[in-house]
Amino acid sequence: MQKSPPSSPLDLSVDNVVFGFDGENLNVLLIRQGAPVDGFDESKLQMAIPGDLVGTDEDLDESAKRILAELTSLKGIYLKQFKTFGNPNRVFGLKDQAWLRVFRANPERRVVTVGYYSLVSVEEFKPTPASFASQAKWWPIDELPTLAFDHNAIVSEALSTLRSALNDKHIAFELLPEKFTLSQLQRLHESVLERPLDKRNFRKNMKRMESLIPLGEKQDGVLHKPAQLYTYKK
Amino acid sequence: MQKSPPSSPLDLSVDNVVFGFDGENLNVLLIRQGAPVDGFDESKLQMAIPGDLVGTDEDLDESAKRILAELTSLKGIYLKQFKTFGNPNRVFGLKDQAWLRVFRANPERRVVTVGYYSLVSVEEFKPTPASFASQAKWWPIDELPTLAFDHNAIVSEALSTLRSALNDKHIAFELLPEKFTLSQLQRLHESVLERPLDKRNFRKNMKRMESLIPLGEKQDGVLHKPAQLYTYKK
DNA sequence: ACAAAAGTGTTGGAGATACACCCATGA
DNA sequence: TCATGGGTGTATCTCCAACACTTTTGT
Repeated sequence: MQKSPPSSPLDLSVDNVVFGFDGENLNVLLIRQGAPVDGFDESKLQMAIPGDLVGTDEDLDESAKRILAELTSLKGIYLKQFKTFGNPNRVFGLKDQAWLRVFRANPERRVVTVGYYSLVSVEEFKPTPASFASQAKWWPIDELPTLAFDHNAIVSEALSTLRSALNDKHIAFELLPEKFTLSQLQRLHESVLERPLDKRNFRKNMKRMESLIPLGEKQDGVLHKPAQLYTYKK
Repeated sequence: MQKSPPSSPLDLSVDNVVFGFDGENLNVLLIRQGAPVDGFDESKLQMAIPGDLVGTDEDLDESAKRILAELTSLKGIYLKQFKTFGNPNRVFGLKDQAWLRVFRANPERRVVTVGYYSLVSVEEFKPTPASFASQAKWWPIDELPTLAFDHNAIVSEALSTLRSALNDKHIAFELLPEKFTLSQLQRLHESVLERPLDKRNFRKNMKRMESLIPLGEKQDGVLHKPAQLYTYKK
């Protein structure tokens, strides 16, 4: 073995698939890919999942957290690495050329990206108009537009990962508001798993986990029998 | 958003954790970290898992395959990405300085590595003295020396991944020779899971999977009742 | 009274666990 | 004949799936 040849430069990014549940459907948080800039045709701005280049001395998990916070003002949420995407041409599609040339210092450079997914409750995060996050918006997962780069593929891999994680872990609770009903929890599971679940069996299963805590309170303002509220304490 | 700052150069590598089962214990394939070179104190050569920098236009899976083949002559095996390691200082430990300066074109550069694991049968791969792989050697997983960089951590994460994969997939068969006995298969499961399994229950489970095929043959040359041989056909 | 979702138990089948003895071979 | 691992069956329990009606509230 001799010295490895000087490798050609390569950029590393992270991309975050942020799932949000609104009580009804599973959503993904999308941003406009870079804010409008003079001399750039805005129609060329695609939707994308929030991601950016990893900082010079930044650990990956750190970087994912920072970038998500910068682009969406989301903090302190469950964030998990699930797969690294390294197709040498993943950023070089025709649709992505214009953006790269405007927004990247080295548009010709290969970009490898580390995929993370995260989970929040739509209730607890409404994109705020005044910030960087002004462009962030929830999209129902089955109505996603064509996204920048290979982001559609990244989202669908994240979804499979989430689906299998849901079976043995308790991550679903990250997707709900602090107080929630069992029906909301069930609808969440159904959206993720894409199949209907039996109400009685579902409740049986949930109720025997100790981290699911019934509050004394009930829903109100609903036009039907008010449900018991629960919370989650790990 | 303005142009991202020119990011400082960064190298990308892949590292392969190759698990091998010898009928008794679970092993990991280690290599000497780079062949001896004039003017380099051989005592500075550490053991490492086989990995190297990703090629300029190479996809990650491809790269993992190529590098594994180059360093160990292993081809056509199960190879799966499991996690990317990006601690900014992961290659800058004291113990790794000397090697980096001799073998890497850019020893000061941060290296992010994509971890893969793979599975082979020790029976079917004995490192051959004549090749690049001359330095490759099996080590029992519970007696690993201190490895280069963060390779010990990479191995232990790979092991957890393997352990959970074993439950629902059929990957164990990659670790056995073409013909094997049920006891060997059981010992393999036990080494990976690190707990004893009941013989009758284990056999019941295995026998009802159709890809496990009993051959007409029996072991011989053993000093006990010879066992039925099986093979695996997916 | 009606509409809408909340809430509640039982049964049957499948799969997991626990457990102990006889068998075939080589030395 | 002895030592060594190979090979086999049954009973119990737990987990999962299927399934329909009554209750509480707001209008």
